This record gives sequence, C-alpha cells and structure tokens, in this order.
Amino acid sequence: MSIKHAILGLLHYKDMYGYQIKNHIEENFAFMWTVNYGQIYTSLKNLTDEGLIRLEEVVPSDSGGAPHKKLYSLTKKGKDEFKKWMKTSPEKKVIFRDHFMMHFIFFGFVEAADAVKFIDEQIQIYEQDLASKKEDLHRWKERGLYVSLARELGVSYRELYLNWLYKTRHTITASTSKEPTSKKRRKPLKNK
Amino acid sequence: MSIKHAILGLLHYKDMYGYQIKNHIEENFAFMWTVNYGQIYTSLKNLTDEGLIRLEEVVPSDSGGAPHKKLYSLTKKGKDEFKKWMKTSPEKKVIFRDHFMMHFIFFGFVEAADAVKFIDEQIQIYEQDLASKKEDLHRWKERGLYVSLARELGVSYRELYLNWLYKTRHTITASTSKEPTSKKRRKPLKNK
DNA sequence: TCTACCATGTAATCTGTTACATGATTGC
DNA sequence: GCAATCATGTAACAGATTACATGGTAGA
Repeated sequence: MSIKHAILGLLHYKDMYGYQIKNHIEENFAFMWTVNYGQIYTSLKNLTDEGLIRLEEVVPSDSGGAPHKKLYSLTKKGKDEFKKWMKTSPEKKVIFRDHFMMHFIFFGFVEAADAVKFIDEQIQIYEQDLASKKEDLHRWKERGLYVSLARELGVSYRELYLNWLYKTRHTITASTSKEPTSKKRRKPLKNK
Repeated sequence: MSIKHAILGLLHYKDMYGYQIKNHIEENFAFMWTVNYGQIYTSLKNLTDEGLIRLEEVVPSDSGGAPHKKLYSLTKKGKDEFKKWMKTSPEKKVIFRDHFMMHFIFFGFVEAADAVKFIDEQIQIYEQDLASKKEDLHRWKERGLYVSLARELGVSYRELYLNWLYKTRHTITASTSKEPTSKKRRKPLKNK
C-alpha cells in the first residue's frame, strides 16, 4: 500500500531502478520501514501497469554479469496520485514487531544467565548499528530538513533502546547478584 | 510465527480464551506487537491441532448474547515447545511500519501549513496515548520485573517521539515563520 | 576459493487484515 | 435509540517473505 507511495516519492528526486530503491529504503528508512525485493519489483510492475510510472531507459549495469538497470520515471498521473496522497492524513496505524522484545517479556521463565546472554547479543547489534548510523550523519544534513529530522528520531530511538538495554542488564545482574557486573558494565550514553 | 509463542507464554500464567488474549496483547504489548482477532482464533485452532494447547473448559459468557468463553490450557508438548523457543536466540528481525513517518519524509513536497497540521494530529494521538499509559503504570509493577521493564521502554519511546514532534513542529514553524507558534507551543516533557 | 556485490524477476508460500454473522446488555 | 462491550469464528483478500534462477567482477 504505502510502499507504492514511497516509490512515487523517491522518483521525485531522480529516476531510479528497483535495486537502488530497495537499498535506499533499507539504508535510510530502515528504522521506520522495511522492505524486500519481492515487494519492490512487484510494486514497480503494478505501478507501471497503472500508468503511475514509466520505464524511462535501460542502462548497462556497472559490473559484469548483472542485468541491465531499468530506470523508472514518474508520469503525470503518478505525480498527481502522490500529491493526492500527501494531502490526506497519514494512516494512524503503526506496525511494530520486535522479536527480541517478544522474547524479553518472557525472560522470567528462563535463568537470568540466559537472559543476560540474549541482552548482550542485542547490545552488540545496537552498538554496531548506532556506530555506523552516526558515521554518516553528516550525509543526512544535505538531504533536506525532513529527511534529517527523521534521521535524528531514528538515531535517538536507538540510543534510547541501547541505554535501556544497559540499564536492564544492570538491573538483572544486580537483582540476581551472581554474575559480576564489573567486567561488562558500560557507561550509559548521554541523552544529548 | 511468534504470535504462537506469545500465546504459549501467556498460558503459563493462567488458562485464557481468545478474546482475552487479544486484549491482553493489545493493552500490554501494543508498542512492540499488534494483533487482530483473525490471527488469534486461527492460531488457537492451529495450536490445538498441533497438540500444543488444549480446550480446557467452556464457561458461559459474562454478558448475555455473547458466545461461551473457551478456555485453553497448555499441554506438556506446548510447555516443551515454549521452553525450546526461549532457549534459542531471538530473531534479529524488527518490523517497523510507521505510516506517519513515511508521510513525514516527504513533507518537503507540501506546504508547511499542511505539515504542521499533520504533526498536530500526531501530537494529539501521542499525548492521549501517553496519558492513558501512564495512568496505569502502577498496574505493571505487579506483573514482574521483565514486563514492567518492557513497559518502561514503551513509555520512554512515546515520550521521545512526542518530544521529537514538539521540536519538529517548532523547527518548521520557526523556519517558515508564518504561523504563530505562541498559541500552540508546548513545554517539552522532562526526560526523567 | 569463497563471499559479497551487482541487478532483475517470479512462483509459491506464509501471514495479516477486513468484513461479515450472531445477539444480549450496559451506558450515553 | 445508538454505540460499545462481550465472544466466537471464517472466508476472502491483501500483503509480505522466501527461494530460486542467472552470471560476471572485486576483494578477503
């Protein structure tokens, strides 16, 4: 549903091909939207059939054996549809499925050591993720007000989550007071 | 997939019926998981067929015309399956689809007044939501460490989101300096 | 040598969602 | 009088995910 409008929106910046659109969404919107190739290519097909986008040109791929890139552009109808969508109130629905959290609420049923192990895994993921996201923060300044504001929310959320993981880990190790906290204790991030 | 394990987990506390499970998840896990009746009743059916749960008893409904409540309980197999699931690392995948944010990143294509209007709508939703969530915070203390820790993350996230909305609204009205900010300006929440 | 990256596409499958049907009671 | 709550269930549909096929180059 909404993925179609995301494509229409992105094509306002420049003509794009499927692979590029997928990567763009993955890299930039991952904290608020996730997609896979199946969705992208079928959406591209449907949008073309509906006359909202058009295959503009086919350019050879950069590297060897890959198929040609198929650059799509917006049609008048596509621009109008996007404008109409932008005028309507955003859907209120939020879909959020964090498998770690689903596990987490049942941690009371396993030993604290297992819980801590899973939390440490999660900490590692979020630390790496945050580091890479912060590295290219400057890139987002160039892409306009709204994109960089959205980016900030994404980074803030990860910081919040990570701090919560630290705090939670500490609470668990303290309350069970088995595993030494000293070795793994970390300073919480500042809430800039 | 994971919804099945959520049901198995909940049935560790007490026997439950479909309607109750749906409401429980809606009220308690809404910030990390959403479900609908279709899913619940089909999951209940599948879990029964797989021998992981069992229809324990059918009790008359509290009020009039509603069908009888069908209380389900865990079988040995169900308990084992849940234990096995709890021992495995949580899936890394996070699915996140915030329709408002999808709209937001394209706000550069509409007039600032429209953007502000949509932001105000979103602010209203989150203010109400937060207020109701905070009201029954005390209830969560009773439900054990992990459930209340999860709850805290949920509330913190909403606070973060809301503060970000305030800040964003301010940034937009300031940069366009058309609409007066005075009337609608709000104090940011303290980051307790 | 093996993996990752580039790039498209589709079929099969699995989930998720909506809409409907039933029907008494409570509160506005 | 109307909407909401209680409670179950399913059929139809929409959406998401996986797995596969193709194939060359660059870097670990």
